[in-house]
Amino acid sequence: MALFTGHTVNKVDRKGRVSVPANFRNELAKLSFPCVVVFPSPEGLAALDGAGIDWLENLSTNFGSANPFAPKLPKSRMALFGQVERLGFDPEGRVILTRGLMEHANISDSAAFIGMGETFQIWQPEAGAAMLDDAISGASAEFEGITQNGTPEGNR
Amino acid sequence: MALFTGHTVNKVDRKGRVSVPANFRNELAKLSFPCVVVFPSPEGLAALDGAGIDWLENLSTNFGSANPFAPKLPKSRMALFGQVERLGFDPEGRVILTRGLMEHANISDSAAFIGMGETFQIWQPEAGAAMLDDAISGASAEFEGITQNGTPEGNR
DNA sequence: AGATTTCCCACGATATACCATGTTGTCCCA
DNA sequence: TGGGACAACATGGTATATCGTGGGAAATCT
Repeated sequence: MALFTGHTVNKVDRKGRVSVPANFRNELAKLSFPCVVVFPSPEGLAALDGAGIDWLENLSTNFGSANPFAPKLPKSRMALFGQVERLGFDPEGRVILTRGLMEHANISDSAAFIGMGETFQIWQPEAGAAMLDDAISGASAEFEGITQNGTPEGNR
Repeated sequence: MALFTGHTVNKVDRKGRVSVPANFRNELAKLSFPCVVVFPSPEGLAALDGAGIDWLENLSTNFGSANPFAPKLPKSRMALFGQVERLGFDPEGRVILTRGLMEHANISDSAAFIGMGETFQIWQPEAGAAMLDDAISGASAEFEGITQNGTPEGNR
């Protein structure tokens, strides 16, 4: 499974080209086809969600399209798949963000890639940094009452 | 499962390279991929938390499916994975701490590795020693009425 | 043809690999 | 049981490959 971690800011040139961070690219290279799946954040954020092709295929099967008369979440299906862009790499490991994607995230001359585990997000750098800060301060509240293993205990 | 124990201080050179203590490295070598997972302490301490790749993968699956319409704990997800760095070893068993990580823990020319069981922490040496002292004196209180012991110390 | 996209090359910055060395701990053997 | 040979570890410097970036040429579409 691909795991995206870390936080990187790369430039977007006049042609809309962005270098996908090397560690992300290495993860994507493991998959069945080398490309990036990008789409506007379904959470309504001014950000883009990204993942590998396997993630999209997996998601597609989970939508359960087997029975056409009992489609699951038809609107969600359209909303998601209708906006998904599959971007191929150029020989240098860059992708070209479409105009629509860039506008959605207010990206002009640089973009921040933020790892989210199985997926990642692409932000206008300042907005992304602000969101990350907010996430860090808000994470502990979200965690309350959950505590799975893996989180080191250090007391007071 | 990897078990990290003991307390070691190693130097950080001008490039940010640090030797991971040999006993930690041996633990990490058992895992599915040889690397160190490092991120700022989620508890707000001026320290870094470290673990092996298996720990991260396990955590990722615990976050549940990455359904973009019903994300579980989106903030925690971002706070964690956005700050996690996966550091690879050089042939001598060192890793390179990123500038951000070093700043978070006030590390400049040396770093203390402290075993925490399934994970470990990386501290600026004096701060780490102080924290360890505090932990030792506070641990007995923490243990009261809970369990019997069973952790021998052996290192160096 | 004009416009757009893809590929190819160039270059600085940086990370990674390659050596070289002092030091420490471990093991073996007399 | 002391000492010595040897292996493992920590650490520093240098060379090489990779990454991010920009510009321009070739291929493609309409």
